[in-house]
Amino acid sequence: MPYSAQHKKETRARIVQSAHQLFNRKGFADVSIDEIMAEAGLTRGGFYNHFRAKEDLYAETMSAYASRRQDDNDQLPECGAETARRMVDQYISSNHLRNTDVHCPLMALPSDVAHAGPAARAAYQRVLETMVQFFEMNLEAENGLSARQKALALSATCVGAMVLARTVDDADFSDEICEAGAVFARAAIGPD
Amino acid sequence: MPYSAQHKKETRARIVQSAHQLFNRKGFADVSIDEIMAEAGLTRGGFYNHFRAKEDLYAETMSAYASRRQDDNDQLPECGAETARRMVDQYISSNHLRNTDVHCPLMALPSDVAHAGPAARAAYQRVLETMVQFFEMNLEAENGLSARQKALALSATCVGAMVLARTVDDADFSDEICEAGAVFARAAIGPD
DNA sequence: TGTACATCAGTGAACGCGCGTTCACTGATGTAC
DNA sequence: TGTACATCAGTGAACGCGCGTTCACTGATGTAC
Repeated sequence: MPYSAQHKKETRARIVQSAHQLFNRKGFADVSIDEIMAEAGLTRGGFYNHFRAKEDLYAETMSAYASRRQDDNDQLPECGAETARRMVDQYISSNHLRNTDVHCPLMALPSDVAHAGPAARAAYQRVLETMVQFFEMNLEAENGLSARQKALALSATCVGAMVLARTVDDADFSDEICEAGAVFARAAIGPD
Repeated sequence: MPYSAQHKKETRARIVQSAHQLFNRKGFADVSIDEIMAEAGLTRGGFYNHFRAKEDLYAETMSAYASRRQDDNDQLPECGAETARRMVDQYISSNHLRNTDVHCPLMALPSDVAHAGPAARAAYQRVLETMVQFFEMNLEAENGLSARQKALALSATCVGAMVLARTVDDADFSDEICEAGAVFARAAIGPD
């Protein structure tokens, strides 16, 4: 039994990580399997020892991200409004905006996912649900909006602000969008 | 001088419209020039009588949308909060969600645009600026948020809600996102 | 401990398809007379 | 009004490239003895 199962698992993880970064940077269609494998220190052919097709890898990157997010979430205690505000500040930030490699797929890949297969779509939904749950458990109902509704809308604001900021060329305009989105979302979360 | 200039202009417009619909439906990479031309009732080769390259057409569809939007906007009087709320209701709606052909490019194509050339990006920004201006002139500063900041954040909420609703498979979840986004945005606009 | 062997992760050449683009052409249309 | 002509929008075959996928192979590694 040559090469441990561990070895294969690690290689696979390296491919997934490389793919995640490249898809974020250039989108699904503009990344070749050659590139992904090269970034992982491997060559073309080996890809099919790990995945059945490019599309499968795509779903896998999304799904890996979803699981990581879910785990982070499970470890966090419910802390209320301050925690929700911290999330907003992290999500809508120049730091998140400029660090393409760790972009949340909700903002990085929406139009790709919209045209991808069911597995990728399901994983995307899982990421979103995790985000919504996070907000929901740290918020309270108010003004005819349930905690869940606020959580959904705040998720939309976070993702929308980042999608717009990323797509726009002008850096000042990007920053203005982030700033406005963050101030607005913090205000909507309200006091503790 | 065979064929009037008018004839050529109309054909060109038909290609742009066909492209707009197809890009919305399937994204930039998944639409072929054959498809676009067929949808416009033409054949492959003629494409290059009108555009230098596929990417140019992409920028053109975005730019055409931007101009249309700008014109609509210029004709509207400033009417205050009620007008802003009407905009929200139109933008974040199942109607807009399900009618792919008329999707606003801000929500339909963000990840494509992010990887496209400068012309497409500039046009995308123009569409966004038009939307922001529309909100801004119908809103007032409040709670430490300038009218412009509110306008930017509301645009983010609108686009974010639609991006998420569109990407998610589950129709109930989609509707829930739209509903929450709309209620939230209307509340943020405040009373007249 | 050392050696022969079996496994299978990884290699890289080759295949084949799809699609953007080119190009020689055709034929519909407006103009000149 | 009718006819010959010139233009150029539109046609469709062909080209060529890139990339996803396949496949015969190689060689690193763990196991058996």
